[in-house]
Amino acid sequence: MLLPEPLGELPRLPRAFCQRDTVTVARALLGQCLVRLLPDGTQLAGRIVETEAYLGPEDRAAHTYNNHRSPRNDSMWQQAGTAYVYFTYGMHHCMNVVTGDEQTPQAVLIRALQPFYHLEAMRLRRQMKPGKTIPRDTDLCSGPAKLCQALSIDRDLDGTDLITSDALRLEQARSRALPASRIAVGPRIGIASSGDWAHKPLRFAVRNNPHVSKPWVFTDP
DNA sequence: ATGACGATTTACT
DNA sequence: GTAAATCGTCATA
Repeated sequence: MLLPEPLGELPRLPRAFCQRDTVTVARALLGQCLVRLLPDGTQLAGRIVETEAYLGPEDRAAHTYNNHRSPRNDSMWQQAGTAYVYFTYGMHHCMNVVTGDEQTPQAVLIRALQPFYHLEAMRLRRQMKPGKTIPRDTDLCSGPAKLCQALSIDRDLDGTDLITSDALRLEQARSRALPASRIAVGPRIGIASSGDWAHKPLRFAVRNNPHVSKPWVFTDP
């Protein structure tokens, strides 16, 4: 079960956790905690319930396809455990965990969280446009840009070391790793123009979790 | 200098 | 389901 974790008592994830191959990390991140410490001392946290693997130069859907490197995605070449935060569609931020060996630009996109700490603080940040409808709990962090808005994650945090920093960090869930039978697998979202890579089973989520970003398309029966 | 394009979200028909 | 919002980034000139 995905029970809320008490805040401030969890150990950090070790760097070796992120140094494994990207698909392994994408699966293992399910259930782990993402914690954000704001400059004013506010803490926000959620458990990761949905991820996608982006496999670097070979992966047509990845920002690092064909070794494309630019100021925007340079943090993808940092050591495993670094945050890659990018800006897109003129208004949204999305966050990744850099994985694998240094010099291999691969990462895991965090697509959804089950928020468990300071829901109301998150709701405020998700509601800033006047007249906007109040998000339900399951809409607070149910998408890669939604969770960044809820946790105030933007380009300033690009390149943050998620293993050692306080502002944005990964903490280890108390519960044991999810068995494969509890992980749903499917094709990635929003990359329809990426040829064969659009169909590969590189999206992972906690099975039946209501905080997931979009209805599930199973590759597993 | 200019133009096309998003690893999305939201509101509306 | 479809469409608008909205602008940093990058390729081309």
